[in-house]
Amino acid sequence: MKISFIWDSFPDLVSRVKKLIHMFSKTCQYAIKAVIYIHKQSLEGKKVGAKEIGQEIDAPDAFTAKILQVLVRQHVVGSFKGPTGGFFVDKSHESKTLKDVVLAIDGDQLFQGCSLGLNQCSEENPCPLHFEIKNVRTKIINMLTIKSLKQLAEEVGDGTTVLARLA
Amino acid sequence: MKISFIWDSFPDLVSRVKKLIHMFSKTCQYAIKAVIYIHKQSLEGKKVGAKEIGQEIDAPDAFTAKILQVLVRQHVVGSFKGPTGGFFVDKSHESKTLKDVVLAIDGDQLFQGCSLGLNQCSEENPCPLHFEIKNVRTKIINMLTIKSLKQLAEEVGDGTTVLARLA
DNA sequence: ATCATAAAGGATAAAATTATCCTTTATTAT
DNA sequence: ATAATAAAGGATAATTTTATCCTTTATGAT
Repeated sequence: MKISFIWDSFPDLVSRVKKLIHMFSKTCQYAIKAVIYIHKQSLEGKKVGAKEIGQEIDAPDAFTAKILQVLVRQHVVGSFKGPTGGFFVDKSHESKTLKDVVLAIDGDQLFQGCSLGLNQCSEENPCPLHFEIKNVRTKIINMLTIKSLKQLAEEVGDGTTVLARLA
Repeated sequence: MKISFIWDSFPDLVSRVKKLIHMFSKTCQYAIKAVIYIHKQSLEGKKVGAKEIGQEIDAPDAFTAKILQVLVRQHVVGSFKGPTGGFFVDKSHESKTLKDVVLAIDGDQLFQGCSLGLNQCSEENPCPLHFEIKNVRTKIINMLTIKSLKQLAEEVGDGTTVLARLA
C-alpha cells in the first residue's frame, strides 16, 4: 500500500523546489553519474546492471537503461547481454571524458550556436553576449575535458561512499 | 487555407534541428531579447506593446506577454495599461543586468546547487565537478553583470537592424 | 537444447515547458 | 460617462522531456 504525502498534492510546487540545477539536462546528469559509477566498478573488474546503476545514482532504472543504450551506441561505455552481462569500460574507453558524455546525451547545444538563439549571430555580427559566452564555453569545455572519466572515478571515494556521493 | 509542408510530418526531427542552444531556457532567451529591445526603445522615449515586442524578437506574442508579466513583477521593467500604455524602463531600471533577467525567469538554477544534482555535494564533500563548476559560474555571473542592460541596448545597432539582431 | 539472465528496443504515460486564447482590469481619449 | 486600448490573469492546448512497462534478442549456465 502506497503511502501518500501532502506534497503529492502539489506536484508543480515540489518540482520547482527540486529543480535547483541546470546547465546539463537531468538526463545528462544521470548519464554522468552512471558513467562514473560504471568506471568505478570497472576499476574493480565488475560489470554492473542497469537496475543496480539506477539505484546507486538515484535515477529510475528503466530510464537509466535508455540512457545507457545511447551511451553504448556512442561508444562511451560497453555492454554485454545475458547472465554475467552488464555495463563496463575497458582500455578502449580510458580516454573518454565528460565532454563525450554530454555530447552523446545533450548534443552540442552547450558548445555551439548563439546562447540567445539568434539567427544572425556570428563573429562579424555578434549578439550582446557573443564573446562573453565564447569565454564561458572555453571554461566549460576545459572543465569537461581536463580529466578522463577514469581519473574522475578514481577520485570518488571508496565503495561504501559511492552511493552518498552519486545520489 | 493552411499550406502544409513536408517537415510538418516530422515535428520531432524539426525541433531537434532547431534546438542548438542551451544554458538559458528558451523562455529566458525570449526574456533577454525582450528586455534589450525595451531598453532600446526607451532610449528613444518610446513605450512598446507586447505584440510589437514579440514580433521584433521572433517570439509568440501571447507567450511574450506572459514573460513580460513576470519581468514587471520582478521590477526588471515597468508597464502601463491602457492606450499609450506599454512596457518601458526608466531611471529605476538603469542598473539592472542580465543576471536580474535570468534570476527572474529561470531562478537561481544556473548559479546554485550541484550541477550533477547530487544531494551531498558541498565544499567539504565535493562532487567530481564541484570546483570546476564554481569557476565556470564565476565566469557566467561576470558575463551577466559586467554591463547593465542599458549599456547592452546601446551597443545593439540602430533601429533598422534591431530586428535582424534580436530575431 | 533449454532455461535463466540482462541488454535492446518499441509503445505508452506522466510531468514540465512552451504556446494560445479569452476574459478582466486599468487607463486614456473622446 | 463611454468607448477604445493595452496589460494582467485564468484556462487550456501543444510540444518536449522524463519515466514506465512490456516484448525481443543475445549470451551464458545447466
